[in-house]
Amino acid sequence: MFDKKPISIKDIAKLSGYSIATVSRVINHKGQYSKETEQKILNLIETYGYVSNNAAKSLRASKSNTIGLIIPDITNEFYATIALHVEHFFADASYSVFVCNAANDPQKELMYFRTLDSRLVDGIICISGLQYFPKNLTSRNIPIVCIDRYPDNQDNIPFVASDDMDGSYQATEYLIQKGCRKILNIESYTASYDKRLRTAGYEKALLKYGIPINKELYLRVTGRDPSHIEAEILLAEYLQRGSTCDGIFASSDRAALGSLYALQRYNLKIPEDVQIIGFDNTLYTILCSPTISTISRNTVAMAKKASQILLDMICDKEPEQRQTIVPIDLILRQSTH
Amino acid sequence: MFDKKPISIKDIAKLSGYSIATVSRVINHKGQYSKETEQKILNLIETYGYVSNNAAKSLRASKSNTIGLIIPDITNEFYATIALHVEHFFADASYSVFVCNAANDPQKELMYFRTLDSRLVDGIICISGLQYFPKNLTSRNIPIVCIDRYPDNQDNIPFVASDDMDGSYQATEYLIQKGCRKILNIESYTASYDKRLRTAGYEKALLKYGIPINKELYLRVTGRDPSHIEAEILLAEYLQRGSTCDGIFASSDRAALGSLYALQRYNLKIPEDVQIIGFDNTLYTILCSPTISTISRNTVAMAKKASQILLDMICDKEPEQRQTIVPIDLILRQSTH
DNA sequence: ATGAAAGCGCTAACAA
DNA sequence: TTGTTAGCGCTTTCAT
Repeated sequence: MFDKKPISIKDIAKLSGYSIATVSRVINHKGQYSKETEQKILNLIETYGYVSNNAAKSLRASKSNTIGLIIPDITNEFYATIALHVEHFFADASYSVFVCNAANDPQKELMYFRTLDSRLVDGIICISGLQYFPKNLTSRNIPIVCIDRYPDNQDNIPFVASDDMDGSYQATEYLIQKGCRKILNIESYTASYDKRLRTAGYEKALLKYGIPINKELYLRVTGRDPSHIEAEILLAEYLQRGSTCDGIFASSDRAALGSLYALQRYNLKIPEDVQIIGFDNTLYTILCSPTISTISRNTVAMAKKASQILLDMICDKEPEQRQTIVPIDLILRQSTH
Repeated sequence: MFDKKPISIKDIAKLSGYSIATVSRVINHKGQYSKETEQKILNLIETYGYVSNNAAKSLRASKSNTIGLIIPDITNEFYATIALHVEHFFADASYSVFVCNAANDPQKELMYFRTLDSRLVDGIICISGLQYFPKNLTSRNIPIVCIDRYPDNQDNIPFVASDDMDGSYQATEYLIQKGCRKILNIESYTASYDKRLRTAGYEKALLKYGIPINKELYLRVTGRDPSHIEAEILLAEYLQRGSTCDGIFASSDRAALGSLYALQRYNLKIPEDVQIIGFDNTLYTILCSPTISTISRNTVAMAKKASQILLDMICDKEPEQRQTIVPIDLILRQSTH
């Protein structure tokens, strides 16, 4: 039913009366043929709807014009945005992208590396959940670029990340400048990855402005429940026991959102009583009311940069730098002055 | 730098002393060899990290074990969920998936069909933005399955969709049963696709319960602005001129969210004064406060069903049915009684 | 139980 | 300007 065999270069050659080689030249714009020949062949290609067979091409060239993208979860807005822009970038360069959802499962991720390897991908971009990259991750020496996370046992794989430390620093500094002195730090310690740098930036800002670090202001979201729920509960408990604050830095937008609800429950005005800044610039910071100030990680820039580095490596250009830290942006909305 | 040539079946043959044919048999578990031979060869494969070359395999078999997925926008939660489950399904069946973002651009989408064609994909799943499929969409007769949208000039391509008509019917019926008599219908008429069925279900429910259809209760979101903003403005204007309502059916969650904000601005209590039901069961219906009742389209079921149909077609089994309508679920949350 | 060889569609080196 | 041919890695048919 579906076995209509596609027309091949040989067929076009036969139909045109020219040889396979000439047809190939025309297809690939290699010159060495007359205008007339070109026209004839192109017409045939058009009318018969000839499409070249990439498997044969790949086999011949040992190059598939294909790359692999390994991400933890495509339904997460951050990763989806990465995927979108990696795909766009490579589509423009005539590459197709295999998208692989590792689902935070190291076994699955290793399996995907093998699959991509056997599919002769020319390169791999990964947001890896692997703590270590095994010695023979791929049988060929496939170029790899890491985004956001980095295995402990590698130091020559290019790495692109956002400046999270600076992000949390800027967020905290902004709160201080707007008068906050008792700033909650809502940390995210999810199973897959911790965000130590974000707490570090928070502390750096306090230090800079001479505000003592107070461990009672640290609330920790563990990832056991959806983080907006956990954050809401944690903050509600905090407020319940009579503790106060005038600013909140949350290292995820969902935690920021949860704290917003807790504040509203206790009739605290935002930003009059408490100002909030989140992290990631996800959709819900603009969908809620009031809208939430946040740190944008410049996902697009990260995706493009990683793609460019990978493409350079594929073309055998040494990447300029091993580490690329993409600057962040502080996005001001209604939850801050 | 990256040109380490991978070890081939020929190398394994040479190393083992056996012929290429025997090695191939072992690799593919075809039998016809002794336990001893098998062990020797498997050991070599293990130690040298041999991975088979899929381009050669594809060329030989005229089959790539690859499928293409064409979607409008991977950052949209609905499409991302489809992508996730299509990918999972096919990974289990040893297929890899090319994900293509058509970005609601018909030209781009056509280009992707060509690309997938030349990559010898064994099948394509698409949420197409094309009004018509051109005659020679693919040069081979590649199996195609459509999800959610369907071209006007086709009737033999299997199609999987959710029962949107029933969804809006159930939503409206529920509101009526909970006492609503003046139910707003917030329609979505975005550029890419209209949602006529959703209005049809709304009207069907009114009819069933003998409530006259009142065109003044129709608010139309055009897609010019983000739909939650547009909905908020539309409803605010509506309330401003003194009009009232006791229920809202919005054919998108974002529109539901926008109307929620408008109601809150006018100090209307939800669900006491006005009840709301949205459509799509997106993340923000549980992130907002109060949480919003909505229609779940069973995205996972749609993705799996479409994948199964495609796999059947690839394996030359006729799909049982041309049209699959996946039932929806009414999800009750705080915005309704 | 094992091997030799053809051929999938394509490109490029060499020939004319 | 055009053609002939080898060979990319693999599976499979036909011998042995």
